[in-house]
Amino acid sequence: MSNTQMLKGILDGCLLAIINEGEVYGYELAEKLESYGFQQTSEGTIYPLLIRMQKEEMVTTTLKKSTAGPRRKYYSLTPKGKNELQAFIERWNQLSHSVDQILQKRGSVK
Amino acid sequence: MSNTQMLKGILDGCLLAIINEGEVYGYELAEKLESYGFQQTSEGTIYPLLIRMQKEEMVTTTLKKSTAGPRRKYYSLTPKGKNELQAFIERWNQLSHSVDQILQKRGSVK
DNA sequence: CACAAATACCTTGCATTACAAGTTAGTGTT
DNA sequence: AACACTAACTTGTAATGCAAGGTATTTGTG
Repeated sequence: MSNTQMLKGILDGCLLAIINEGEVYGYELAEKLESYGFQQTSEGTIYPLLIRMQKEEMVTTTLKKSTAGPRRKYYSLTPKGKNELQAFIERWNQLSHSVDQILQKRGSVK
Repeated sequence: MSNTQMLKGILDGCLLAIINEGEVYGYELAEKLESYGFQQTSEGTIYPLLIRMQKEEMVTTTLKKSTAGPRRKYYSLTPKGKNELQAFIERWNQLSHSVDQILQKRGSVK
């Protein structure tokens, strides 16, 4: 029951949400996630996820030169990605409501 | 990005929380979860999880006769289980806060 | 009694996915 | 050249939810 397991199926939705705010590149996403309070979100997690989402046509990419380092691959949401984001938000709201309801009963475990 | 993935690492904490309310048996847990809004929580998910939690000394069990059907295996939290529940609650609060923060920016996807 | 139906528990095998650890590559600094 | 930083990617592993199937016990119906 580690922390990492709790991210399953949640991280992709969060990536979609961040990309929806505006073009970002993978490396930047890792930093943004951390700023949002996600602990150890490694690149080994994010890059495969982005590649998968591209295959599923949730996102498109464009390469742009970087001021320092190799070219950055910027991601944008496709219409399909926006639908998926909307669906994720609904699923998340439902799940978090259910969990909160279960936990709420006792604020502390005593 | 199915619904089932989102339960990973969350379901066990929810089971601990429900057991903490009072003795329950496995079959009953499946029904309670459903009443809390969890969709398809099958026994194939719950029983292995309970067995694992028993091995990890989070819960203890006692067998009692049923009015109809085979004996029920009732579960109770151990002190270790209560600690784990508390830890789960903290992790959940942190995670759900982070996700809400990311999603909050735009109530709709536009 | 034979049979069905409901209750209750358990097992097997599979698919998904987060992540550590390592690799490749470009740019700038010492 | 050597190093540091940025940036993307790959490989292999571990955790775990779940469908599908199986077993056992009790009650009710014909």
